[in-house]
Amino acid sequence: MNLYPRFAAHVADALGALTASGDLPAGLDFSNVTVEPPRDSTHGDLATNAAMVLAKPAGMKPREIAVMLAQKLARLPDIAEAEVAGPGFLNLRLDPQVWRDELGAIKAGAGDYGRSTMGTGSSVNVEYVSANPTGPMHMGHCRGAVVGDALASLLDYAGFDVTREYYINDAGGQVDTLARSAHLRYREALGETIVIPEGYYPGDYLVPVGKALAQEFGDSLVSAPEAEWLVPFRQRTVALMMDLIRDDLAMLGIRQDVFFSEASLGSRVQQALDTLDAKGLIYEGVLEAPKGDAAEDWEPRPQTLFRASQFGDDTDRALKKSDGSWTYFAGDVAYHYDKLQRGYTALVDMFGADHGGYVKRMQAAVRALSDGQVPLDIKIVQMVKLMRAGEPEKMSKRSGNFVTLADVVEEVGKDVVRFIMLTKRSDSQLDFDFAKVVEQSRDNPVFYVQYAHARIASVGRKAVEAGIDLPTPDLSLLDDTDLALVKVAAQWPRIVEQAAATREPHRIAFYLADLAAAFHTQWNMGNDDAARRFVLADNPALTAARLALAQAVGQVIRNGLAVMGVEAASELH
RNA sequence: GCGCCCGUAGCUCAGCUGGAUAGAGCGCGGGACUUCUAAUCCUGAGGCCGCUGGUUCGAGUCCAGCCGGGCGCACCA
Repeated sequence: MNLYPRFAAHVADALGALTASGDLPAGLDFSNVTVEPPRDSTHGDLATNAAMVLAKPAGMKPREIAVMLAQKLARLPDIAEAEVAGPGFLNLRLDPQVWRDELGAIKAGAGDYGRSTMGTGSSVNVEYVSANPTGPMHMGHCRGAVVGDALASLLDYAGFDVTREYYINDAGGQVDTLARSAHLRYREALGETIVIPEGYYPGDYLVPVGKALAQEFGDSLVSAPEAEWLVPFRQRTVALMMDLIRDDLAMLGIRQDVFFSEASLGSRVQQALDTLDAKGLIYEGVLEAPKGDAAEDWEPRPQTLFRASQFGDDTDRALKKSDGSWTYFAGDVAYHYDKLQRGYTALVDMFGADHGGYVKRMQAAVRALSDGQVPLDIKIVQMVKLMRAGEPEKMSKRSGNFVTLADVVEEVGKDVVRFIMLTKRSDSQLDFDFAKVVEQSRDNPVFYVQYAHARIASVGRKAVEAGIDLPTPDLSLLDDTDLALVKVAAQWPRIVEQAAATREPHRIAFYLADLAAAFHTQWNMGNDDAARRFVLADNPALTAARLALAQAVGQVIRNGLAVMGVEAASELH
C-alpha cells in the first residue's frame, strides 16, 4: 500500500479502537476525516483533522479527542511523534525509516511507482481534438490535443480503462465547402486557372488533393453538375485531410484508439432520438426569441425540440434545421448515445473555449439518455496566444496562412510543445512565446525539469569517472536533509490521484517543477558545503546512498514526464 | 438581457476539491561566488485572495448578490 493511504488506515484503525473501547461514541461519521501532509512542513509529515471534525458530533472537545488519538498513534513504530497543535490538529512526524523504505519502494516500483488502482473497474472515454477535417491542424487545436492526451494517460495511470477518441465532423456544410474547394484544385490540376472565391478553403494543402482527384477521375467531372462529384470528392478529400491530421497528431506523439465519423451515424441519429422520444423528451414547439444582438433575424418557427431545459440547460434545443436535415446537435446526441451504448462508466469531452455555450445541452442530452447514470465531464480548453518576440501571431483557418502545428513542433520540438501546454490550468489563457519556451533558465519549467533529470543522469556517470568503487547503498547514511527530497518524491502517488480525480493534468507539470526545484536546491548545497555533494570521492558509502536518492528522484521525474507524454532527457545541449 | 469561465504580490500564475502564519517564478532591494556541482546561489521587502453578506469550529476555496474582464446566446460546425 502506498505511504499516505497506509497512514490514513492507521488513523482509521485508531479511531475504530477508540470507538470500540467506548472512548468515542458509536456511529460517528468518519468520512470527513483527512490525513494529509500539512502545507507547512514544520508541522510534521502528516496532519489529521479528525479531532475537529468529530468534536461536535461526539459532543467532546477537539483537544480531548486529539490527545486520545495521539496516544494510540504514538505507539506505532512508524510514527516518531504525535503532537496536538492549533485548534485541534494532530501532527504526526514519521520515523526516518519510513522515508528510507519509500526510496526502496520507488526503486522497486520503477515505472509503476505512483500507478493507482482508483480507476479499477471504470472505463472512461476521452474525446479530444475532433478538429474539422478541412485542413492540417493549427495551433488552435494543439492545446486540446495535448491536454486531452495527457488526461487520457493520466487516467490510464490511475487505473481507469481509457479509450482515446476523435469525432470526425465530416457531415456538415463545411465539408461540402471543402469538397467544392477541392474541385477547384482539381480543375487547376487539369490546367485551368482558378480563382478561389470568398468562403472557400484557400490553403495550398488542397493542391495535392486536386492532383490526386485529377489522376483518379481524369477530366470527366470538370464541368459535370455538382451532384455528380460532390459526394465522392467530399469523401476522398476528407480521407486525405484525416491523413494530414493523423500525421500532425503523430508529431505530437498522439495516437487515438477510435476515429468516429459523424457521417457514419446515418439512421442511428433517428434511433437515438427515438430513445429520447420514448422518454417524452421531444416535441414540436416554438422557442422564445433570444435576447440580445443575435435576435435580429429571428422569426418564430415551429421546430423539433429536445427538452434540454428539464436537465439543466437554459432552453430546449433544436434537432432539425429549417430545411429538414438534422442539426449538428442531433448528430452529437446520437454520437454520445453510441458512446453510452459502448458501456463507458464515464465520458470526458475536451471543448475549445468558443464552444462553452454548448456544454449544458450536451450534458443534458447525456443525462437524459443515460438516466443520469453516466457523467459527462466537459473540459474547456482556453485559447493559446502564440507570441513571437512579443508580437502576437494571428491564426485563422480561412485565411490560409495560419501557423500550423507542424511548423511549431518542427521549430521547438514535441516535448517543449507538450510540456508548455500543461503549464497552466486548461481553462485559463496561455501565452506560447517561441523565445521563452526554449530558454535555458530557471523560469522555463521545461528546461528546469529536464535539467534536473539530466543532472541526475550525469551524476552516476561522474561517480564512475571519479573511479569510486560503489558498495550496496546503505540508506541509513542519509540524514534529514537528504530525506527532505524523498518526501517530495513520495508525493507522486498522491499527485496522480488528485490530478486524476480533478481531471487536471497540469498538476503533474507543477509537481515536477516542485520536485526539480527540491533536487536543484539539494544539489546547490554542494556549492557551499562540499560534504553535501552527491558524489564524494573520499566516501564511497555515502556516495552510493546519495546516488540511490538521486536515482529515485530521476525515476519519479521520468514517471511524471511519461504521463505528460514528454521524453526525459539524459543530457541537454 | 441570460448562461458559462475567470478576478490571488508590480507581472505571469499555483493553491492538495473547507484547514494552521496564503505560495512559486520573474521583477525590485541587499548579499555571496570569480568558478565548472554557476546554462548562478542565498536573503529581504511586497497581499482587506475584486466587493458585501451568509453557511461553518475554520472560507482564497462553498452559497447569494453586486463590480470588473473573456466567451457564447433558434436554424453553422
